[in-house]
This record gives sequence, structure tokens and C-alpha cells, in this order.
Amino acid sequence: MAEITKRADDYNRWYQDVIREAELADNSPVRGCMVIRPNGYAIWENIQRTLDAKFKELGHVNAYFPLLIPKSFLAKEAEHVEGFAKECAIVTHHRLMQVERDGKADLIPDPASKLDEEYVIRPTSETVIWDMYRKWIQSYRDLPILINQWANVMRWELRTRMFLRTTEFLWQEGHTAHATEAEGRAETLQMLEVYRWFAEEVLAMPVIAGVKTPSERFAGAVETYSIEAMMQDNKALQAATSHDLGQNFARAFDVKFQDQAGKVDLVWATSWGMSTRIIGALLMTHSDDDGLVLPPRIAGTKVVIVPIWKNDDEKSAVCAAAQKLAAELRPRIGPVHVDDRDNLRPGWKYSEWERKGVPLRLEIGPRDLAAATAMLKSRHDGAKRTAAFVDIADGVQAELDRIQRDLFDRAAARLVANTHRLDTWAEFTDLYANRGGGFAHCPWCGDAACEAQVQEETKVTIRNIPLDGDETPGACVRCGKPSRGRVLFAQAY
RNA sequence: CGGGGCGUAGCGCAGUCCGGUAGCGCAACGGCUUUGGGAGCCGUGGGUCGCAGGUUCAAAUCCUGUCGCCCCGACCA
Repeated sequence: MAEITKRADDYNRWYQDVIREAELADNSPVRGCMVIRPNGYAIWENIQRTLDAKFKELGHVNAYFPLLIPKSFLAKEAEHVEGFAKECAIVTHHRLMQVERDGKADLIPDPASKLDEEYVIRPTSETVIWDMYRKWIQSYRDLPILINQWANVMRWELRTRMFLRTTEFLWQEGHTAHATEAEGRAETLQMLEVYRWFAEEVLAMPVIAGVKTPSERFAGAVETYSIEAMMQDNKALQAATSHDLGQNFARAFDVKFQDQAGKVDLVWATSWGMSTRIIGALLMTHSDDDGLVLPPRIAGTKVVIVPIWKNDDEKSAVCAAAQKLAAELRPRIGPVHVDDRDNLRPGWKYSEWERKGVPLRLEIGPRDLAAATAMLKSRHDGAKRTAAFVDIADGVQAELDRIQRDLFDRAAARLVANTHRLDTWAEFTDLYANRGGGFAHCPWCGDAACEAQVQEETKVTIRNIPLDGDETPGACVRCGKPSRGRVLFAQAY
């Protein structure tokens, strides 16, 4: 059994150790790409299930667009190409041929199969989607279009990290088309709120919702909104984004419609996404030195039952009781696992399921069986309590609810404790150089050059301008020029 | 892509400087005793030393190239 590095000793190594020990993902033979293992994918499936239901509840539908995008599409929106050109994988041939090199068989792209127009592996799908929207939209009666897709995308990042930044990642991308600017903006904000709800209520991850500064805007957007979460090392992680694209993509792809009065206008657009990166955020929000900690609402396995016995008679009695309890719990609780392996002792099983982040463990031994109770132990705080067999589902559900609340409260308390209101540059540099960093709400002048200067000197960036932020006029924390309100600063992943 | 570190059994590592039959701990497998917080004893199996060339009688070890991982930068969800 490999050890998990303590967070205090080496936070980055701890992060990787937890991924390995909880069997969330593994490195693949391809640079920067990871294999998401069943334990990790179960989390993603729960994310998909929950978000997908919410999207549909709000009128969205799913569709699928191709992985390959004609290279020329990317060039149609000026800022978009500038944002993504440097990180695209490109398909140039469609056939391999066998050749002999130094006496050995080798495969090379067949020169005769070189493509006239090369394809880009999608870094995001706005272009191919808006090319199709041109065909589908003629009248205001065709609007709105509220399409989402679950897909993989590739961005050839220079430096990768499991879940947080991989060359290929999974996400959902919503792409909507609207008849009015107001409708587009409302959709953008609605989806931002969906992400806030999901992060806080399902992932137990408190976030700050706000609008990005122009320099952090999505390539091609009029306005970008984000939710920002605080990790245990006090760094910020952008957990999701929602973009108001205005008419930029409609203009680039010539998507027009006729309104009720017969007037022709460009269509208004939004896009919004959450990716597998959120799994890294989830890990860094709740987990501890013993391994993964998961909120019950997103955990793949909600409860593990560990039967305890001393001999074959006890084993059969206790295992039968465990299976019966599991069957009783499943309809109400969801996935419940009975760990009846007989080659491992209970202590080993405890530590294994703790590493893997199962929120609640239920122990049943001969003594419990005699008393018709089970021992409950919650992963995140080690609290133990007994629950009677008669209303076991109630007891377990109550404990899972408590865990979910507790994890949110714990993360929220950490967020508050490490968030500061700062007015002077001396306090600002002191916070990030000597006091462990965190979130800082500070007045800012609105000048991109000043923002860049802060980043250069401290590696701290403006995460967003909180929607419910302080709009009291003041003096910029960096340059002292007039400020129209406070913005959220932090070091970011 | 620049700087640094590292690829040896599933995991963690020693061996590399100074070439000479590939080792240790944990895990795995078999047996017996065990089982309420990481069990004990005995036995067994498993590695073309990241990959490709080269030097040599002989390469994990020396040389060249290459791929991957980690950390720091630049870029980013």
C-alpha cells in the first residue's frame, strides 16, 4: 500500500496520491491524456445525470456535433481564432502506409492521402454549431434553440495535470440562439445560476459567481461569467463558465432571422460549460490526508457495508443480514456495496473504503446482529453512531444528509476564514507573500494594464467581479486611481 | 516550449558515479492459524531495468537519440 503524502508536506503530491489511491484516474500512453477509471467515471456519470436533468427541466435538448472541425471555421471569428489557434490538434491525412525503415516495418501518413482542407480536433464547438444554426434558423419562430452536447474536446496545453488540465477532457457545452439581446443575457445568467446551484447543493462546494474582466473573457464572447471555488491550498479554481456571445458568432457565420415585423437581424448567442475539471475541484475541496472525501449526492457508492465475523456460522448470518440491509437501503439511498471478501480483515476494508471516499460505512458484527442495530461511521469526520435495523433507511438517509450539510458548512467556513477585504497594496502583497494567500476583495481601477501588473508582480489575478459585490467607489488597491467597486483577487489553478 | 528532477516487479525504492548471473519492503499466489481499525507463520510466482540505436568479450550501469511523468516558468477550463 502506497502512502498518501500529507497535504501540509506537499499539496500537489497529495493531490496525485489521492487520485491514484482512490483509483479515480491513471496516466495513459498519450501525453497529457488520462484514463478515467470506474471510480472517477462514476462521479462523472452522477454529474451528468444531475446536470442533464436540470438542463432539460429548463427546456434544453441534447444533440451531437462532430469531433472534427474544418480549419477554416476557426478563422471566421477573429478573437476566437486568436484564443484557440495555439492549442489545436490538427488532422492532416486520412490514411497510413507501411514502409520499411532500417529494415523494420513502420507506418507513416500516406502522402497521397493528404487532406485539401485540414481538420482541427474541436477545442470547443461554437464554430461547427453556428455553421449548422445558419441552416436551421430563418425566422423568429425557429428561436430559441436550446441545445446542449456532452462531448470530449482537446486543447494542447503545455502543462497538464490530472483532471485540472488534460489535453483531452470531457464536458458539456450548451449553445443557445435567441431573438433578442435581453433573452441571450437572461439565458447566460440563468445557466450561471444552474452551475452555482449544482456546485453548492450537489457538490457541497461554495462558489463566488461573477463576471470576468475583459482580459479573462472567453475568446469571442461579449461577456463571460464564472463561478470560482476555493481549494484547500487557498487557490481559486474556475468551476464553470457561462458566456454571452452577443451577435459575434452569428455575424461570423452569417446567421440571420426575420422577426415578427419582417425585419432581418443577427441571432443572439450564449454558450456555457462544465468539465471533468470539476472532479479535481471536488477532490481539492473536501478530501483529507486519508484520501478522497465525497459528498453523498455525488458519490458513486453512497454506503459500504462491512460484515464482521469470527467463524463460518457468524459469517453466513452476518452476510445474510448485510445483504438484506443493502436491499432495503438501495431503493431509497442508491448504490450500496456489501464488502464480504473473506481474504481481508475489517480494518483493511475500512481503510480502503476511506481512501476511496465512500461517505458512510455501516458495520455489522455478531453483537450488532444480536441487538438488531448497525454501526454507522461517516467518512468526513469519523463520527460513529448506531442505527436500528427497523428504520435503517431513515437513519442512513439522515446521516447522509448531515454529511452533505457538514461538508458544505466546512468548505464555506474555510472560504470565509480565508477571504479578506483589503485596501492597500502593502496588505495585498503581504497576504500573498507571507500569510498563505486566499481570496481578496479589493477596489480595482478597471484598467487591464494595472490588472496585468498585479499578475506579474504577485501571480494573483482577478477571478471575477462578484455579482453581489461591493460597488462602493474607492481607490484601486494597486495604482490608487478611482475604483467603481471591489473585485475578487486570488491565485488560480 | 525553457530550467530542474525522475523512469528498475502492481506500488514505494536500492543498485548507475566505478560495466561482470537484477535486489529490498509492501502487494500478489498457495497452505495453516486468523477476522470489532491496515493479521501471523511457512512456501511460491512475477522484471527483455521507458523505448531505439551505439561502444564493449560483457550494458540497468558508459555514449547518442527519443517518449513519458513530476516540479518551476510562459499558455490555459
